[in-house]
Amino acid sequence: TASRSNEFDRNVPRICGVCGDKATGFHFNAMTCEGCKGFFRRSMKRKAMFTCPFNSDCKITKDNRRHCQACRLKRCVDIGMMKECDMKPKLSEEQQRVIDILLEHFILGELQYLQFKFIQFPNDPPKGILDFILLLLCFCSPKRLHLEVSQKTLSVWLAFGCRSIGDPTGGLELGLLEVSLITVFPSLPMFRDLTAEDQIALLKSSAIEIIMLRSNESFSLEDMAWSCGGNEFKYQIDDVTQDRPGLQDTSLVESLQDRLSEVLQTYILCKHPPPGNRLLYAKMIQKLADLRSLNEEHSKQYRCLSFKPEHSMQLTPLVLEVFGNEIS
Amino acid sequence: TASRSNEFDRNVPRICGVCGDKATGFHFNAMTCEGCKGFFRRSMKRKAMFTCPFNSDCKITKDNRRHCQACRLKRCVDIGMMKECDMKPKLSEEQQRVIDILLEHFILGELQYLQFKFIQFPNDPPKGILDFILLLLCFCSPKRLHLEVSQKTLSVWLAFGCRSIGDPTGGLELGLLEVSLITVFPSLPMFRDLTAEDQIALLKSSAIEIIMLRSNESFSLEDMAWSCGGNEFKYQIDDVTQDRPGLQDTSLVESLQDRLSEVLQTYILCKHPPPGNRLLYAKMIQKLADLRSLNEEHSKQYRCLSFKPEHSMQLTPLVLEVFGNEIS
DNA sequence: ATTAGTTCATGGCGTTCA
DNA sequence: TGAACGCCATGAACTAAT
Ligand SMILES: [Zn+2]
Ligand SMILES: [Zn+2]
Ligand SMILES: [Zn+2]
Ligand SMILES: [Zn+2]
Repeated sequence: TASRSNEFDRNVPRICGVCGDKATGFHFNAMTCEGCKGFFRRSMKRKAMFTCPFNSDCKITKDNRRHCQACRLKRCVDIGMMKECDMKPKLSEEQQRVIDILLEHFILGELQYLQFKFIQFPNDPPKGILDFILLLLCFCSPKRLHLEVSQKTLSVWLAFGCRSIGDPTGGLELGLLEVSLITVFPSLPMFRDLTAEDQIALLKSSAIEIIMLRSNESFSLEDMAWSCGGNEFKYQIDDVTQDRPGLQDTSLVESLQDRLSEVLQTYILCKHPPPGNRLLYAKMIQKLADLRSLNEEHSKQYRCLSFKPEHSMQLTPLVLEVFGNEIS
Repeated sequence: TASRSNEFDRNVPRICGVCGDKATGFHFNAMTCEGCKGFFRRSMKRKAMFTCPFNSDCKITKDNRRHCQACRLKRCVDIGMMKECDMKPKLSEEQQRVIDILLEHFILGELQYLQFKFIQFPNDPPKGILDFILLLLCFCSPKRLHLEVSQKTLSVWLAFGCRSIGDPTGGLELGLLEVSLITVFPSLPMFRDLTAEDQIALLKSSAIEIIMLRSNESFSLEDMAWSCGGNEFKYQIDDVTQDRPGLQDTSLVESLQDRLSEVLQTYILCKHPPPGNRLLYAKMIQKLADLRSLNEEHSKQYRCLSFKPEHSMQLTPLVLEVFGNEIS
């Protein structure tokens, strides 16, 4: 298929990164020749410590590579050769079970409404699985995080988010979204550890985040704008961290989030070739934080809207249900 | 499903036929381990010629397989490993359609009465398909072939064949057989190319061969005798080749037989692992020839019977219809 | 699901050189 | 002569094609 993993990284010419000799492929994470491959393997095996007989700055070539082991090994390490590093990540039994369940939901099309549309992660094998795990992380945070996010980005997102809430079509889709949520979430093993009350509290207080994600459907990262354009709103960022309303066992929810985080992390390590897989996780967490700070803003924005009768009338039952506490 | 193809052959234990290590499946036509698979592939790719450092009779095991490449490769060839030999046979579109139609009839049970019972071909995946294609070949020959067949075999077959014709129970089954014939044959694409007259002529002149096949139902090849025992008849073999009565477009029937022959040949190559698949076809053709020479003898035999009133009374309508020309 | 082909860590062994 | 070197066979674990 087209999605050769890590195409870019692996298309380097077949020249040894250490000595310039003809390389025979990737060895210990770098394109090297047979000689440097064997040299690195033996050096690692016997934990060799070499000393340069010159100035520790020898330029290693095919012809002189045997003359200075110290600089040759240094060069090996410099170009990223490593033995048993990042150690064959493997999903634990529970983690694999979570992934399996997600894949099942994915095949059944039940994640269709639970995906980020404006965040495109590269190399996400079954399209949308990573997105959904991130969404899960989003849901499973007992606290609302805060991180810097540009005024402009924030305001544009909010503008579109509000528009979407009042939109009858958007309202219809929320129904399907809710069904998906209620189908998928309780099927996850770690979710069952929560009390029924906390499960509901999480679902209720998270729905607003999904609404926001959905509202970003046609968002274009390039120009930081939506295709439908939009009147912009301005909002202040406040950095108050606030517990989710109604949540009782906060620490349990926290451990739940940890476990999901580990699933995501390990899944990325398993399915996405290094380097850049660690970076991918960091990027995703960054997005998550952005979204969360957005969450608070959105609540405020909504509260404003609810004061105006002509807007309230357009709200769907789900929106009213989710925002019931805040509206009253 | 239950009908695992090639059940017999493929149910061999998952032990490498070369070295005895755990096998991972069929590789290059033999059950082998990953090691022997790779070894064979590499040896073929570079057309390697090895020399045994011992006596060319090393017993290859999981532990010593690396020590003698010559004997390891010899063992590979001995158990039937081969690369690119007989070149990925593939059924043509029409051929595949014929097979599909046959399988359909097979599933509907319509081939039940159109199978050889006394010829057991090994590794016939959906039991009886090969038999039936052979039967088709038998039908589609415009000429009667002749080949040596042992006097004893011939006489025993004939003896039972005659007994069956006079048997009322046999008569009942002939009715079903006829129905099957009329159902299955016209469904084959190449059969439709014939004129209606020739189709009927073929069916009529071939029914006698089916009767003979059916008459051999309980024949045992081992002791060349039928389980019900029997009085033996003696007949001369004459080597006259004779056109089928009433047939007009002989060359078209011939080409039809050719196409069926190709279906059978290709099907065997596709579904039966070498070695022995080429042999299998030859064996089947041999059987076909035997049966055909038998056909003539049977006609004579029948003519004899028809002269005796006490036998004629037991004949079924189908038999009378088929033999109408010969009786009158 | 099966299997042919690919990749690369591993280890054996002949060669090199101090 | 023995440690290091580097070529090469090997086979486990992939990917891809069917
Ligand atoms: Zn090199
Ligand atoms: Zn140096
Ligand atoms: Zn083996
Ligand atoms: Zn040997």
